[in-house]
Amino acid sequence: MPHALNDLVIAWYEENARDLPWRGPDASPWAVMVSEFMLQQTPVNRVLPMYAAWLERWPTPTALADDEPGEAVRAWGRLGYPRRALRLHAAATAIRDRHAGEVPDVHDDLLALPGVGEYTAAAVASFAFRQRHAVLDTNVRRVFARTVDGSEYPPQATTAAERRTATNAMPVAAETAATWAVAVMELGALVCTARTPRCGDCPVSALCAWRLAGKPAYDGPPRRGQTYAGTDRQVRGKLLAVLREADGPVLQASLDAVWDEPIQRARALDGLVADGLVEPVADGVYRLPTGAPVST
DNA sequence: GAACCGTGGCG
DNA sequence: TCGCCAAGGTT
Repeated sequence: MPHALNDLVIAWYEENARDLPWRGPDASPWAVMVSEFMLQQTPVNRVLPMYAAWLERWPTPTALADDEPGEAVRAWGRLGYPRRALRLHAAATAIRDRHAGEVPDVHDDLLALPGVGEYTAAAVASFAFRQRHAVLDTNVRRVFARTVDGSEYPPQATTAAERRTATNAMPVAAETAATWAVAVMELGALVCTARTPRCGDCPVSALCAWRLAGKPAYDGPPRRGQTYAGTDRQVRGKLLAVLREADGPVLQASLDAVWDEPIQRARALDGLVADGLVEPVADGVYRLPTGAPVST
């Protein structure tokens, strides 16, 4: 969006921002990082209770790192993509061992942590440490696609052109840039939404390229569908749910009960073991990972 | 770069 | 109803 509109977006944010627990000066960098992991591909409303429980139980990276990775997987509950729990535990371990237990404030150090990619590194650096970074999540990318490019949706993968657009529009002062970043994201989440944008409530609609072009429909390649029923992902989810809800090790029979087809069931279980989400204890006995070397 | 990785709510 | 979508990352 044009630079001149940054003030409008920030003013809109001050007036309309949701009161989320990971925002504001009382949220530690660790709290911000936990929220960012949980929010990857997961709606805010489902994250809120898990976020509170996690921070109460593990208020610091070291607290989490000193616990078993399986406990992180268990406490992840039904947030989805449980590898995120494992990676958050691994990130906490790296922070404990390499950064003296403090979430690093250097972008490249953040990027080096497990489960932290381009978006999350920029988000933590910006939100927690008030630095100047282009924070390109799906909301921000959609806002720029519409206001600047005149397209309904951004490309599938983040492009250099998008990074250029965001960087060019970004306020120069770090503190302002940090507020602007979360403001644009919030605008995308609340007003410039994917399905039914509320252009009547948008502070920049007057100069939005997409609206001015008559809101042309998306005409790019089919957007990635996510079939689920009958896939390995569904089986993995069912298997892991059994492990999560059990107090200790689980017998093969309990796992076999969740899916009829034995080949796919075995493949899914093997995948979970390969991913480190499940640990074989003995023949036909499994449990959530302890973090200790597997005895053979 | 495409495919894969969970789960649930909403239009 | 059911396809689309949600603050992505890794291989």
